[in-house]
Amino acid sequence: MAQSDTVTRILDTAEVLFAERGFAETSLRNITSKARVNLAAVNYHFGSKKALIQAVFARYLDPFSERFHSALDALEARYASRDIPLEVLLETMATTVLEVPAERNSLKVFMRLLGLAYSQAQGHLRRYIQQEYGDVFSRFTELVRRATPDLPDAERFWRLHFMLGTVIFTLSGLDALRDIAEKDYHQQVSVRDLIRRLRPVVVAAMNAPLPDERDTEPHADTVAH
Amino acid sequence: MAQSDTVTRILDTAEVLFAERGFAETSLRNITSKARVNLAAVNYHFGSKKALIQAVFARYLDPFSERFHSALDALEARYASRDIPLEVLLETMATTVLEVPAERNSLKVFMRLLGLAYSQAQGHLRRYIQQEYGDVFSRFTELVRRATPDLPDAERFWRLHFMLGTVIFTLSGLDALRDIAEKDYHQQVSVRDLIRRLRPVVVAAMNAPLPDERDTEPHADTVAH
DNA sequence: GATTGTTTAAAACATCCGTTTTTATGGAGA
DNA sequence: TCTCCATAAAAACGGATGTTTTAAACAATC
Repeated sequence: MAQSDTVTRILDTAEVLFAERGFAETSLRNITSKARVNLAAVNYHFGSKKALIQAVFARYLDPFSERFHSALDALEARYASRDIPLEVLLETMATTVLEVPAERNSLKVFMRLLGLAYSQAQGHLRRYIQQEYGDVFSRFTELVRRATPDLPDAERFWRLHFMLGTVIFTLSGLDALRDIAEKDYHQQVSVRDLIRRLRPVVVAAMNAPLPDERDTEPHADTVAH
Repeated sequence: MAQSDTVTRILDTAEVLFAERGFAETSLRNITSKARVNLAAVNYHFGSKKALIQAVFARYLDPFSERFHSALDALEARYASRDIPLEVLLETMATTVLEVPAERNSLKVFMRLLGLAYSQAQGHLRRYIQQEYGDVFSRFTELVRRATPDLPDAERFWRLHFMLGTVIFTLSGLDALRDIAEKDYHQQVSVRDLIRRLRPVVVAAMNAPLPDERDTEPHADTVAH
């Protein structure tokens, strides 16, 4: 043991604490004391707190990126040069997202981290993810573009992010929502079950009619630009 | 002057800085120096940083809650005992949300604050908001229930939270998304514009067909519960 | 005009932070 | 066995944070 068991313990602890409280609210002392590791170990092994944060993401995103590329390769081969239907693309992404963290039972953590990557300031993180994994995302969105040729580019951009929000919000807050749902409607809710419910909603949202060109409400006051 | 001009200056500055960087990343010294006010003034007038945060929210949510109650009163009067259509309910909520901060040209700030309330840990904030403004939300969801009688309770519960996720994720990550959107499609994106795009998506999502009873994907592996 | 209560100003306080430095440890290679 | 070196542990550093204290300024009341 102990080769660099320390590194793993730090990563395991850090991802949980980050997911629970965010980056700024989680101190290195929180992490190292809970991981029962010396404080200096983080700077020794990772260099800085920023680098730790990036390493936490890399441990999920590296395998995800690899698997997703493979899955898209398989799809493109299967469909030759024909367009891949939107439902198939979404299904493939969902499957890949579910596969990656399954080994460590930490889908919730993974989702929560993804949400933080967007909502927390942390400019360095966005830059890092964009630079390191931007190409997988670009490849996916390009396929989505071909699958929805009638959608204006900007509209597709926003709808994809709307749906990203739906998924991340739901899965990252899963425990809380599950509690409420089971108390109010006493039914068991599995992740599989949620994905089943999500599918028609996401498809309908992506295929929603375009918004009115000039909109504006008559009875609303003027509003900041 | 200066009755308690200081209090107002603190609130005005704090809400902007909170919206830009989040709560933990904004220090009292940031606020007081930018507001050109003494450091101790925050603790003197508000008691603590937590109380300052709550006060910032109260200044938006108090008028929102009041207006939204009035708007729902008006709707219930107009529709007598007939059910209020879903579109009208959503439109009313959107309109009220847009109205409140209009006076101070700070719609973006309000939106970002709402996003932060969910995405940042800050347990005290969620508790405060739930306790202080929970009844308006309950009233709204009850009306939504009557507006969508064909939707099973559980399905409506999940779809409402799906849409909550869409809105909150979009608004709380607004700056990040806006950066990407403007770089890729160089178009200006206003909050008004976003709401216009959101409407058809939310309506379509709520009216999506029910998921298949027995679903299951053949090629997906088993997954953590 | 002295006195009172309220607000601002300046300084100090205790604590926590990320990081660096210093010292100890323990196992692999000569 | 001794040396070396990667790791671990302990301690300290410099700086920033929220809060409190102390003193001054101000306005209103008697």
